[in-house]
Amino acid sequence: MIQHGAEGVHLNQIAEEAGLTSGAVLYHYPDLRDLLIEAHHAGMERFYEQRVKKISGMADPAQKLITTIRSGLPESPDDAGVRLLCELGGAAGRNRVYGTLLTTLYDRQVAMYQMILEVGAAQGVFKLAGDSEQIARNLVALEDAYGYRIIARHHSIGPDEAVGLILDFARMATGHPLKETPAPPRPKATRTTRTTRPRKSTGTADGSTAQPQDAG
Amino acid sequence: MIQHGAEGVHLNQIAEEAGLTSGAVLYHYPDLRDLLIEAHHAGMERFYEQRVKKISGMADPAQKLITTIRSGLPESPDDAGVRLLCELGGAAGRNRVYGTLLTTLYDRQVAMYQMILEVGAAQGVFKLAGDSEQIARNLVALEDAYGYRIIARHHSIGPDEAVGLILDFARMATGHPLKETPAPPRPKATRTTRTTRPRKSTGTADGSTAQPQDAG
DNA sequence: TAAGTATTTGAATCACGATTCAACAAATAT
DNA sequence: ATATTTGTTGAATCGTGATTCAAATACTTA
Repeated sequence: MIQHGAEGVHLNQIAEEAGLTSGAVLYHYPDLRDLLIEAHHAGMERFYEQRVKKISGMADPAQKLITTIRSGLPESPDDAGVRLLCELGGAAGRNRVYGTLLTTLYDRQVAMYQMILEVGAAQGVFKLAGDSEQIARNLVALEDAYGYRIIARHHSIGPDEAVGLILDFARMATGHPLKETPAPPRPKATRTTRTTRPRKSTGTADGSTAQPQDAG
Repeated sequence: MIQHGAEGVHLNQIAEEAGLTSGAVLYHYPDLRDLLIEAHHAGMERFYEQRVKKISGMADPAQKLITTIRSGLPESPDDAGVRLLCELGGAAGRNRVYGTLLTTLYDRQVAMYQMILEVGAAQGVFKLAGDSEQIARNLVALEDAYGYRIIARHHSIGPDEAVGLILDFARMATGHPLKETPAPPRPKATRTTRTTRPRKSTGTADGSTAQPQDAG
């Protein structure tokens, strides 16, 4: 799906990816759509669980907030998880199931932020400039949107810039300075959790990505 | 594209939509992708121009801001223009041209907001709580994200709720009360520009929409 | 080990959509 | 009015990918 879009998935490719033949895939999923929905469901679950886990040990609400913001953004334009979510976004308008899936994820993320905000406010760390739900919704919205920008390879908005922009809002909303990089010791401006990252971005002449048969 | 996704477009449907046969379409666009790119380009241009035009006559920056926020959101989950933009969002990760197109639109919208903010600040109407570019970027980001939520038919976020949420942020950022519905008189909650709308939503067993072969 | 069940394969079939193209029609130039 | 170009059609062709299924293989249980 990442390679060819929600409507461009080909059974044979799925089979190959799974190390099987098309027949075997069909044996388990006579209707391909069920497979895709399950896959999406699982992917979203994983995405959400990862975020929760990342802040599970933390005590400081500010640190939690910062970490959560970062964990909602793609690590690079090639981040598979977020790529998939973006794909889903477009399809959600056409497909009710995808729409519901995405809506549910959104709501859960809002709840997650809301919890952080409320706890922070209760502890006196945050001075919320409005309803916690309103702030939480806007935080998730910002994450989403900058995810799209990063995936689309905006020249001046990468993961770090996006974090910065969202933090600008978060500061207004919580009245907390929210200093970045609180705990993990990092000598220079080196990024932490990041995979290989291609240095030259294998683009083709017509501007499409490496994968053949794109724009269609 | 709205019906079948960026990768699901079929030549014959395009032809039919245009009142032609496939051959005639191919005569003008031997490569379908060129047609799609041009179409997207034109659509985005139209979208942007409409927004600019809507505020062209206005004097009050606050009113401009409110109007612009509303004009960036879909009027309903069926809003064709925004549906298309959402579609593009997913494809942008795969296709550089779409990515660039979308990035350009984003930047132009940011500039548009920035202008409104700066003028408002210069006139003493707004007290900006930060860099105008930062605020503008977040405003566009929020628009984008709520556009997706509306398209995905979030049960509690419609156009009005989205405007409300974005305005909450805008108030923090401008220090202006930004009272809603300043000029246009609207009697009830009736939406304006809407096409036929199917009454029963011919959904299939799996929950996908009328169009066959959805989930890809 | 044997019988039974679950899974996988590979080849055959089927359906659909893109592509090609000769003939036709419309518009424009001479 | 005729010639030329521009645009359109409809049918024929071609290729791809989904679907089917009998046979082969792997796994389970008694």
